[in-house]
Amino acid sequence: MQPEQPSARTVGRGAKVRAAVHAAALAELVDKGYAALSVENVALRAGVHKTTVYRRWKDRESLLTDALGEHLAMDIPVPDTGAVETDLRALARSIVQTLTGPTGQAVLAAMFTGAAHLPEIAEARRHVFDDRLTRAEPVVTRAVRRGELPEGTDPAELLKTLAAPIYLRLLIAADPVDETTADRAAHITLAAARAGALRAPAS
Amino acid sequence: MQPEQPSARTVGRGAKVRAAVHAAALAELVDKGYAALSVENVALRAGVHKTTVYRRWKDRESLLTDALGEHLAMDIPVPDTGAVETDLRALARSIVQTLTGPTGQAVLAAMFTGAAHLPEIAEARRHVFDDRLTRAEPVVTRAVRRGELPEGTDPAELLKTLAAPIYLRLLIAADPVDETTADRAAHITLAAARAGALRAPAS
DNA sequence: AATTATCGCAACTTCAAGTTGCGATATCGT
DNA sequence: ACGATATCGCAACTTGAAGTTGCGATAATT
Repeated sequence: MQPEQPSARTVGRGAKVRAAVHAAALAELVDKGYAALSVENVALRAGVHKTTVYRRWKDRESLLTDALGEHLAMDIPVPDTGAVETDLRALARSIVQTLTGPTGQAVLAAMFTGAAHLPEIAEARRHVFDDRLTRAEPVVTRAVRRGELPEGTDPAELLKTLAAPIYLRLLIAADPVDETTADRAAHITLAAARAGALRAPAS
Repeated sequence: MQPEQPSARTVGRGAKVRAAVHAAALAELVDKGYAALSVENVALRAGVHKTTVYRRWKDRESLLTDALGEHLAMDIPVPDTGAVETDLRALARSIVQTLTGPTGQAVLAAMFTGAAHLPEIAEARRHVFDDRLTRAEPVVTRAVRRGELPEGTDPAELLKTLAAPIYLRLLIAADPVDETTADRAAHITLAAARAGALRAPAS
């Protein structure tokens, strides 16, 4: 009985359970959706008992936000190939990659199957989107500096134009989304930008 | 010629109740979302008792699909002003109008807060989208015929490019959406189309 | 191998979802 | 206007999933 034991003996198997439940929660989210997401099913899929989940997380909301938070840190590399065309293509392709990957699927499911009503999720959506936008802006400003795009081209506007068709196909049109989609988006965006249609939105 | 009496005499007050419940269901859907949509709350909002709703609809799913089906017949007028520019602007504006109006809000909420897992809803989404697309195609083909757009411009591709930024702002970026958004979308689409970036998608 | 935190299990509680029988009421035909 | 009848309101009931608790079993650290 030492007055200061740094902590109890290190926990042990907790980490494995935590990871398994996280994975199960995201998986359930993807194929059942938020509305039909029950703690019991998550536990079942994780090969864990219901009570274990309830002891570790207050409810399904905190479980979900926790699980998503762990995976929302997906960094997107900002390309710098020296030419807008290849930069935009790379950017579009990496958007497609992340959105169609397992993590992206989970995130989309969370945001578009009801969890959007949780303030944490709604805020996270805007934050992640804005963050990527601002981090990708150098691609545009560099292109303008190189003279490849007209002066005054608005980075945010351009990047939204690039991302929009991908999201549309994924969420609404239910079209297949692959590299071709990405390349077409890049091509369209580039054409619009060169024509000066993506200059600052002011009036 | 009625071989058999269609039914007992015409129902009576059923119609009013039906309409009230439909409206209440859509309203609840918009501010609570699908996940939190309970039959009891809908009944309460409709000024009707729970049992009345249950007697008329099997469960909340059939109630929702029924309510939405009634309002999904919103026809969009296809403009024909004689010039692509004004046509596209009108089209984009009417998309914004319908999506930001009360019915559009309900439809979006249904499709993006969990009801998407109901096969009827998912199919309806694709169907409605495709239907509008095909009905708006003449706008593009006429423009090509007039020589305003390059030969081989793909109508579907162009219209998706037009709609995409509006949906993106509405669903993901959470930006304000108004006529300005519509006009910018039309402008961008036109620029891309004139540059030949929207020709047939074949490789 | 001993210790201790965590997990599995089953029984329990709680609460919303959905059901039923009956009396009240509004609509339609005459 | 008045009676016939289908629908609605109401309250009590049934059902089932969500979440809880105590105890024995298990796995990891020293």
